[in-house]
Amino acid sequence: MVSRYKSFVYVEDLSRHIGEQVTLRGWVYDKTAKGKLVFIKLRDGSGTVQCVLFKPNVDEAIAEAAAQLTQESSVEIIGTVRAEERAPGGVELDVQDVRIHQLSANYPITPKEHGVEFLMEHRHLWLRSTRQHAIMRVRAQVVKAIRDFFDGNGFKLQDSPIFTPNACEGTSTLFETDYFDLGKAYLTQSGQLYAEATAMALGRVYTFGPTFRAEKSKTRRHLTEFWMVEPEMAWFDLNDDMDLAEDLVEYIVQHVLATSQRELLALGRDISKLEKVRRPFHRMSYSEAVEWLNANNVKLNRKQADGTEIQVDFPWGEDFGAPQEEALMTQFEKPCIIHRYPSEVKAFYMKRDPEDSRVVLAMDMLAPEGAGEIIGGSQREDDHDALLARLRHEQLPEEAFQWYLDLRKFGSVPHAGFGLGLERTVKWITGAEHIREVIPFPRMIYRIVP
RNA sequence: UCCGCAGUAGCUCAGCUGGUUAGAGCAUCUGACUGUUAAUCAGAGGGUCCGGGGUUCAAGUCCCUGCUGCGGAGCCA
Repeated sequence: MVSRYKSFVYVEDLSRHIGEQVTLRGWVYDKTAKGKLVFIKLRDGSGTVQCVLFKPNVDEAIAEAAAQLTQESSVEIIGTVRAEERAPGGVELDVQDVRIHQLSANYPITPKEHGVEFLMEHRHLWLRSTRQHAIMRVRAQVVKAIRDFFDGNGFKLQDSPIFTPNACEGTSTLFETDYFDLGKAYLTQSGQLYAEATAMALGRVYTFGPTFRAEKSKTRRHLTEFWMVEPEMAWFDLNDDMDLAEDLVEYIVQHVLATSQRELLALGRDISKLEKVRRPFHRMSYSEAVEWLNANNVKLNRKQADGTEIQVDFPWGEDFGAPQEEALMTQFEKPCIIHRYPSEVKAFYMKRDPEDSRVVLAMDMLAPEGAGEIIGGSQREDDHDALLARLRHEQLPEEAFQWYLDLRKFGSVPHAGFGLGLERTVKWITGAEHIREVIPFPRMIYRIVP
């Protein structure tokens, strides 16, 4: 028996059905009546099409049903597909029948403007709006690009656990939960440590899933639950790592350009800016970046003991904040990788630069147009004793890291990897103002509903 | 956590130096119209002015306090 759904026709395929009678299933996005005409904008998840009903052409009962329709009522509309130059999608439907499935009453989100708080409280409905719909479709394409890129380049997907017994980078930012008789478990901040283990088994791996940070960050680039893809590669050094990061980001952007023109147009995105995202990207060392900041008079706000703020030259050794990153990126139209950060501001597992012991072989990729950091990565410390010394220096619980130290005892090799933040990447590509718009149900410091 | 801003109709907002019965647009409902795209035109209904306390002859408006939300910083992807 052939499943019923195989005969469904969707709005995005209508141009292949011109002249045919089809049944569309969807929701009323908007309705206007003008005399004997009723215009119904129907959305079905794949797109939106205007359905035109001319009252003298149908039975009175059908005209009445059409007149009854309200915003977001669910309905089946039967009609003939017609090419129509005036329509945004190039086609319209001449309505022959209207079958109401459910009439919706007082749908809260109107085509007019709304405030952020109101929209966030109705996030489950807001997702139906044109702009949110376009963003979610781009998000799906970004995920597909990531998977295609790695799957097509010899990587194996090896997902890491969500429950972990220890922190990856300090304990202040972990969500804690009870774990039976074993004490506390924590929601993972990163799958990286596990990816290092699977990379030693499979060579090139990537882990892709949600990660959690209990940071009380309240900005337009932070979520407490966000998705991260983390490749990890045996035998890669920092340069290999940076090359791979460039290849990935170029691939993602070019894939979205190839598949999502309609969505980018709906979002009002300046496509010419994305077209410039081609290898090679810019690269500079942390030290060069500090020199640039000071040469261009970008100061650092520093609080004094008495509480007042003064502006000082940017000191070598300090980590960059959003203002510094933004200033650095004003000179570039494509992403820039900053590498070799001071070891003090970076995580314990990063390998020291053999040529300069003050810095580690780390790299961050900053996206242009004020989008900020989308990638953080490094070559990992592969020497057992050096790693143990770093663990002790950071006062991390040695026992919890025994298995991780094992990786440096049994066939240790140079290896490297990075993490790409999915939401930050989608925010940059879509041009969304706030990260809460690029994940269906954002989890933020002051919001967990819906 | 710190700094700043806001809360008035279903939504977005206006409301002056405290002074009559708190306003507009949209949305909703009724009517007109064969091409609307945020339609237009005519009419109707719609209020715990965030909660609590205070000052005053009089508070949406001033003061104190609480709650909620927004923007930014730090930290980070």
